[in-house]
Amino acid sequence: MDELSTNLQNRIRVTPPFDLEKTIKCGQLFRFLHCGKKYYLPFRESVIEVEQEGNDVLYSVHGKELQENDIRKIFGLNDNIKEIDAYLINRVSGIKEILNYSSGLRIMSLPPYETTISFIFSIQSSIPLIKKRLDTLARIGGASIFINSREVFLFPASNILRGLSQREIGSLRLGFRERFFLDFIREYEEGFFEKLQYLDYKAKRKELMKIKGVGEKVAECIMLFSMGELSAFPVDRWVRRGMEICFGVKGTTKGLTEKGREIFGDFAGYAQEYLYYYMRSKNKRGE
DNA sequence: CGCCAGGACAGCC
DNA sequence: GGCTGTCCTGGC
Repeated sequence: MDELSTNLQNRIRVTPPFDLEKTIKCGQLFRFLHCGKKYYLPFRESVIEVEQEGNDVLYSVHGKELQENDIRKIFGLNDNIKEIDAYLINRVSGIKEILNYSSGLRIMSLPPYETTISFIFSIQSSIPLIKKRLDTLARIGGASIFINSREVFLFPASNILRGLSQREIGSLRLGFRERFFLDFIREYEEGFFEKLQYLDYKAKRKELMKIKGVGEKVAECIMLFSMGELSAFPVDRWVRRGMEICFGVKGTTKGLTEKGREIFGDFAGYAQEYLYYYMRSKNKRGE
């Protein structure tokens, strides 16, 4: 995939800790290309080509222009991570090991419409399968950007999704998730999420859970990864296990979400991602 | 073949 | 409110 390479034009000096690879690969977004040190992220009407060099983020934007602050927002570079980590260490005993292990991970800020569909697709599914469904959808949608003769597909806008045929939707092989997807693209468009952004956590959560296929976990994911709610606390099987093993806390998904928010406070979302990354990495190493 | 993968939901108590 | 069975699909 070397033919994809271009020279990166822009540079952002980042306050450490920051780890681009952890940030991209920790399950917040699914559609990215990775070759060598570089990552290619479809983002709205652009493709961001990015790599990390020490404390610098190097990037170029293909397609629609993005400003430096857009890039900062997307990768969570505006978060005061030292303050967040200090807050968590000071508040929760026993989190330091987890935090050190996951250091550099940032919460991204992604488009909510796409994020909602991504996590509806994620229900009872492995990451490769989620990615495959989303890539198929992007290809069907058709909008793309060529980078050195390679075609990178953008995520389709709501008006495009509404025009899809039943045969095209069937090719996604969504199974029981198909009715959730059909309902969502029929009932919602991007503007819905703009109306939500000024609501508080509780009100946002309530509105999101009215979407069919959006339960406790998916609603928290949408708020955390695309609506700036750093106190959101998605509970999946990894976090469930982590809460029990590391903090001795058990309960239902709803109960664990509430407990996580109590224990970790304003930055429960960061604690959740640190714990998630920690648990998954330990599992991969066979511990 | 069986089992499960980064859940949601209805039906039941 | 909590608990249980069920849901498509792909991969091992």
